[in-house]
Amino acid sequence: MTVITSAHSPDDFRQRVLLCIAAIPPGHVATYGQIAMMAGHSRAARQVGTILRTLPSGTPLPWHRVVNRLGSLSLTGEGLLRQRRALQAEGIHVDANGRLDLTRLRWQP
DNA sequence: TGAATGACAAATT
DNA sequence: TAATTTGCCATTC
Repeated sequence: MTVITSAHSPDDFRQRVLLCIAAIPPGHVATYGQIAMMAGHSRAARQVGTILRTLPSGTPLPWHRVVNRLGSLSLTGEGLLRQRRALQAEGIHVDANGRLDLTRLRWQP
């Protein structure tokens, strides 16, 4: 029988990240590092971005509510435009530099 | 299997 | 605040 149940496998971390992002309330944002810390790896902020990048199109996950620690969008090209549009649709103002007011919008559970 | 890549963060300058 | 350097680790080649 293949039980395994490695509580710290990369795949498990991925699931935790997805759950944390799904829990971000509309109108608020969280940082990559914040998600990583909630998922159990305070230094895996980069992997959060990697995981989001590998998401299938049409995912119900509010991935646009995840920004970097400066409160700016780390995406480039079309992804940046889509995220900015999705945030504005929730009432979050994003300036021309792709930045928003983290002190006001940061999700604090 | 090993090396390169990257939707980050912290410390330093 | 911005630019550089270093550490981190899942994903890709």
